[in-house]
Amino acid sequence: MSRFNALTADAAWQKIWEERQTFAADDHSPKPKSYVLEMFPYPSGRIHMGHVRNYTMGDVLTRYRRMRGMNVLHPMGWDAFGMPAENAAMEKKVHPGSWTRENIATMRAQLKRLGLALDWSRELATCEPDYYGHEQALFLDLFEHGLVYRKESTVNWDPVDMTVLANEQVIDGRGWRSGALVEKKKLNQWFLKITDFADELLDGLSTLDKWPDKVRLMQENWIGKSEGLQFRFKLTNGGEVEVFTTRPDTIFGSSFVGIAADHPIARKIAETNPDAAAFIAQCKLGGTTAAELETQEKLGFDTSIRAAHPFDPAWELPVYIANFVLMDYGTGAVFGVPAHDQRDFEFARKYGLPIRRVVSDGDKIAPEFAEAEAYTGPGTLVNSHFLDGLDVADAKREVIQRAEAGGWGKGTTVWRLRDWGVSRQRYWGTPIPIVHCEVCGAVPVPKKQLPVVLPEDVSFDIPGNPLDRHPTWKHVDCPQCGKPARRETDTLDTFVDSSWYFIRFASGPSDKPFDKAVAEQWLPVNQYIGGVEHAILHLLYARFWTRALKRIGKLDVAEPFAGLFTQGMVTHETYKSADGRWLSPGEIVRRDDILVENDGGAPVTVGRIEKMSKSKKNTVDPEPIVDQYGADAVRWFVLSDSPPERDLEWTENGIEGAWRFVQRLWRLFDQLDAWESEDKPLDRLLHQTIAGVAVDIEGLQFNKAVAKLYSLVNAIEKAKPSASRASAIRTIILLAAPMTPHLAEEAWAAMGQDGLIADAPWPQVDPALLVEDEVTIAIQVNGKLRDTVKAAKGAAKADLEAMALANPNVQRMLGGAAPKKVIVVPDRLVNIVA
RNA sequence: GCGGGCGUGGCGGAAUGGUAGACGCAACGGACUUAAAAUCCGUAGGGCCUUAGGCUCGUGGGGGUUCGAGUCCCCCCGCCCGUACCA
Repeated sequence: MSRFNALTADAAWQKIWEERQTFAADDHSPKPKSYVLEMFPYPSGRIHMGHVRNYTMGDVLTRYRRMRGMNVLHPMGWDAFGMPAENAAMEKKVHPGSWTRENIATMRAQLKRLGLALDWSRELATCEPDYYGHEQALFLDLFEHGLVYRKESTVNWDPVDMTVLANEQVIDGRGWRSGALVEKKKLNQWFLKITDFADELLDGLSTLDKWPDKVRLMQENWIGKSEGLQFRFKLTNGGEVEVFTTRPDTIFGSSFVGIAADHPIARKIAETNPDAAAFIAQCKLGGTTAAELETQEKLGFDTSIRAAHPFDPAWELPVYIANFVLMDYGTGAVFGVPAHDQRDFEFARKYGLPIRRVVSDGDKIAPEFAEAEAYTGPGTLVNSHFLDGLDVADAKREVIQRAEAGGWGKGTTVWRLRDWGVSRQRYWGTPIPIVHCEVCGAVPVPKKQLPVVLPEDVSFDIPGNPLDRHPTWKHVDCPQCGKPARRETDTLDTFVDSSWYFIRFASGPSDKPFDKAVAEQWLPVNQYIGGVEHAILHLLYARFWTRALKRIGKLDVAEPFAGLFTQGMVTHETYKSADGRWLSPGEIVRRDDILVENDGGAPVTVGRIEKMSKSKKNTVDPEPIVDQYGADAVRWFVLSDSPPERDLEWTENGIEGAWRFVQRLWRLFDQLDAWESEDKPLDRLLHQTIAGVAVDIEGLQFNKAVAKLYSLVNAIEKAKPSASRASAIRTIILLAAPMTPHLAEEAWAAMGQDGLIADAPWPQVDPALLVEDEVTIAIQVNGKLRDTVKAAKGAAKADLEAMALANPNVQRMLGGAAPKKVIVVPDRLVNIVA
């Protein structure tokens, strides 16, 4: 009995694929094209199991589509800019560039050992000038078309390290290195006008029928279109404050006006009022994340200014500076209706403001309930003068109409979506190609001078942006007037890099970002695969960037990703020592059925199954696993054990089972004897499997395809020798080829077939063999199964009913009584209602 | 806080509103072997009834719709993802 030797087979076939350029995509092929893409990796150091899972899924689809006669583009590259490289520079005294490039070399070699059907000729890394230089050109295109602007915005500021912190670097309100309390600070930064596209980004979602509903819903909520009323309150200090509300119907329930801490009115007051200034200073403490802002205690400061109610000028509302009002949404000011908004409710409770109910839904809400929390549901207006008796929708219309007639407000649409701030005060990113001149202002770097290359001679011994303190790099002459000027030292958000890499894969000329016609023939990406954590930001930014290019005439593609699949994480058990240290799987051993440390034998506690992470030490490095079991077993395992959209738990047993299956599959080829007899049930199962596996792969339901292949192998092993059996063995290798490509090539060659199995066509299905002639009918009484019987497929309802009524179990349950009702579902079941 | 998702045997999971637990892992019994590994055959959701077989409970919890609910609706619990400077 022969054994499949993965170690030699993997290397041999990988070499042949590479030499023959088997997976190079052809820009000029007449075949139908397909673009399969997995989210490109950040080169963090080594490949992890999440990568293996992600790239194996795309690989199976790629190989399957090639077998279906398609010209498939399946490229790979590196999302190579970002913070970890700078952290490594600080900790290990290495240059971010050399750290990143070494990681890429390591990870490229690791990926190649998985036998992925990738077109490596299109490989790119975003940290190289031949990528980011073109990105700078595209940025300038957007700049010329008015889609880039500069404005103040808030960042996390570490007052000790004197540096900007990413949200991730703020731990419990403190800087991760200095431990200092983080403050909010305003900086002038570059923004892209994504809000100009809010409407089309929202409408476009309805065209994405091959995206998961959950992602479309998340994006819809993120864009957050809402209709409402924008209007002005007259203030007792002679000024005005403009507010926006989505609930103008509740205007008679308002009991205060809230303004953001950085609202101009608040700043003005702070100039003369030290208490107000102190309150605003207090609001500045803490980070900038929505989660932090919205969970903090609701605080307000009574400015002693009063606002006149628009429908009753004698009715005055206190104006508070409130820490839960956001300057970025609407107008930075709101009117508070405690009875019908939970945040306003809590605020009113705290500051003793009236809670006036103006929407009633009859008697459904008990009075004490209404006291406990805000009511946000539908209902009829009460306590609201001319609005009384109207429903919420009509009341909204009525108030907007009166506001517009009175000239003090108008109906508006506002979006939750904010413009995209792309400035980062960091070194390891794409330099923003702008020069600041005292005379000319912000001047774009002429395209002829691109790329603006990052200087190599930088130091990371102190926090902050090395570009900003570089002795020469930032000093340039103004491209417009020639006078000494200052280069922009901010770099671009790395999400910009990942917003167009899929275009560069499709077409990557050296003299421009892409060739329009070539890129358009590949795009959109037919199947995009990646983690659900990118459901909003990356996918929305890439959609925006693509639409922006379309608007300025660079690329005639509306949506970058026609199909999207979001995969789950790879998890593993966690282990802790008796004294509470995390232990890696390699540090423990099973002894007498309990887990102990292999160094010393101290007992180990098994913790929860969690996402593989360095901090919990529950990672498994794929490379030694590939060494031990071969690429095909690893591929088979990551495909087999869980539905791809759910989390996959890595287990030692699982990979061993996969390895055994690979060997089992291989052993089938020892039994390819020539026979002439026919085995109809096996023929049927084979063709059902061909059809079923195809459907499962197309739907990316790899675990189901795997189960079907197991069943077929089981049946082949049990079947007596026959021509059908030999044919099934020859065919199953084609079905398994996308998943276990090395074994498939080896078997293909051993069977004396010409060429590569990678180029072979998917087997044909005989439709006649898909139909069963006999079916099992479930016999139910009152919906409970009492028996099953065989019946001819397509049997008449009356016959099935008679058969069911004659069934002994049914007769017993009926006890001689006549059935009340009989439900017959042809070819499925008969349900007798007793 | 807000938005989205998930929850089925010991474990991973399968199931167009129609036979819950396919398939795999682990386990157990047996065969082969001097022995082990590998391989092969077989058993298996819980409880109950003496058996053939049957009854009953069972898809996070509670309610509902339906002849019939893992699947649809309402409420609740737990966990996960995102929350705009992690990628």
